[in-house]
Amino acid sequence: MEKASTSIRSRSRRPAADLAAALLDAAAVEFAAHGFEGASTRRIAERAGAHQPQINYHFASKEQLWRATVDRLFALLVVPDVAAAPDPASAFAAGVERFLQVSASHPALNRIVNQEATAPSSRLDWLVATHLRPLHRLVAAAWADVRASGAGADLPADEVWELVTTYGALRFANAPMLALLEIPSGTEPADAAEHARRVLSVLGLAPAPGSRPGRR
Amino acid sequence: MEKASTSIRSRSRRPAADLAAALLDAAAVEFAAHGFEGASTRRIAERAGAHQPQINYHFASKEQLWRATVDRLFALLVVPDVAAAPDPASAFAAGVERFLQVSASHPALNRIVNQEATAPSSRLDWLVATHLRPLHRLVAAAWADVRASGAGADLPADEVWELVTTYGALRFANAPMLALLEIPSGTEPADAAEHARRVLSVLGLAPAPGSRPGRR
DNA sequence: GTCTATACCGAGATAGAC
DNA sequence: GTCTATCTCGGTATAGAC
Repeated sequence: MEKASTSIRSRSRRPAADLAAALLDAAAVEFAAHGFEGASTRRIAERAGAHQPQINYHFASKEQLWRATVDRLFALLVVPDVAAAPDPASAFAAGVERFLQVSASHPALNRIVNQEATAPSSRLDWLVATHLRPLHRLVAAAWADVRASGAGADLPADEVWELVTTYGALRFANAPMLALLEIPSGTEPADAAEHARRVLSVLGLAPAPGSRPGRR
Repeated sequence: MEKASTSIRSRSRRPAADLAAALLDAAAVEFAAHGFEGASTRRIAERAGAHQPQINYHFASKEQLWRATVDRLFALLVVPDVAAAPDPASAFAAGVERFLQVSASHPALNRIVNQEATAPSSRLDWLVATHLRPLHRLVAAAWADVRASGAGADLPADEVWELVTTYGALRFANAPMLALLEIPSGTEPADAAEHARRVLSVLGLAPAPGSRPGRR
C-alpha cells in the first residue's frame, strides 16, 4: 500500500529493541489483513522499514513472529487495577468495556483470532491453549459472580462470551466492510464506550456506571 | 489433509459440469479455511480430484474461481417462497432462520465474507456491491416493516444486521475455535433453529411461530 | 477437454561479507 | 546487528501433445 518511510533506514541506525517493536507492529497489521499464510515476511519487513532477513534474525521463523505478535496484542487486555470495582456487575462491565476499547484501538487482535478460528491448525491449538482458554475461564467465573449477585440477564456464560466476542468485537474487526456498507463504526474511545453500552444492555447490565444492576 | 478420492480420476471420465461443481465445492472449503491469498489452486484441484490446470480452463483465473464460489454460496440464501408469511415479524423471523440454517450447513459462506471483511481489496468492493449491499438494503426495509407493524425491539436496522451476521453466524463460521473451547455448537438443522430462537429473542421477536409478535 | 511439462514469480530461510 | 546474494520450494498460469 504505502512505504513505511521514504525507504529502508540507512545502516544500523536503530536500537535493536525498537526494530523488534516495529516489526511486531508491522506484523500485526499484515497478519490481520492477510492471515498467517497470506501475509509475507517481505511486506512486514518493508512496512517496518527493515530488510526481510532481519525477521529471521530477531525471530526464529515466521511462526515465531506470529506468536510474538499475538502475545503482544493479548497483553493489552490485562487490566492494571484488579478487583477495584464495588460489585461483580460493574467489574464485569468494566472488563467488557476494556475489551472493546482495545478492540477498537487495536483491531488486529480480533482480526487475527477470527482468521485462525475457521480452520484447525497448530496455531489455533496454541492460541486457544495459551490465551483464549484462560480468558474464557475468567469470563465464565466472573459471569457466575454476576448472576450470583442477582444481576445480569438469564444467559449462560458461553452465550455471554459469544455475544461479547462477536457482536461486541466484530464492529471494529470488520470496519473495512462496514464502511463500504455505510454502517458507521467509529473507533474513538467514545465510540467504543457507546458500543459497550449497547452490548452490556443485551447482557442485562444496562448503564451501570454507579450501581443499580439487575435489570431484565 | 486428505485425498479427495484414491487419486486423480483416470481420464476424461466426468461430465464437465460435474467437474466444475466439484471444483467450486473444493474452492469453498479451501478459501474458507485459508482466505483468498492463503488458498492454493493446487490444493483445490487436488481436493476435487482434478489437475491444477483444469482450474484455469474452467475458470479464467483464481479470482474468477473465487467469485464463482461466492456467487454459488449466496445463491443459497434466496428464498423460494417470497412473502408467504402472514405478517412482517414472522417474515423477518423466517428470513433470519433461513440465513442461520444456510450458515450452519455451509459455514464457508460467512468464513469467506469475514476473511475479506478485515482489509480493503478489490474483492471486498465486488463482494459488497454484488451481494452484501443488496442484502443489507433488503434487511433494512424488512426491519422497517417489522417496526411499523409494532413488533420487534427498539433497535436501528444496522444493529439488527450486525447482531444477525455476527452473533448469529459466527457460531458456525468459528466452529473449530469454539470446539477447542468446548463451547457446543451443533450444525444440525435443529441446532440452527435453536440458535435462531436465541438471536430472535435478542431482536424482540420471541417465539413467533404462530403470531403474537411485539414483545419487549 | 484433459493431460504433462514447464515458465515465471514470489515465498521463507540461510550464508557470509561488513 | 545489518546488509547483499542466493538457495529451495511452492505458487499461478500457459503451451502443446493427445
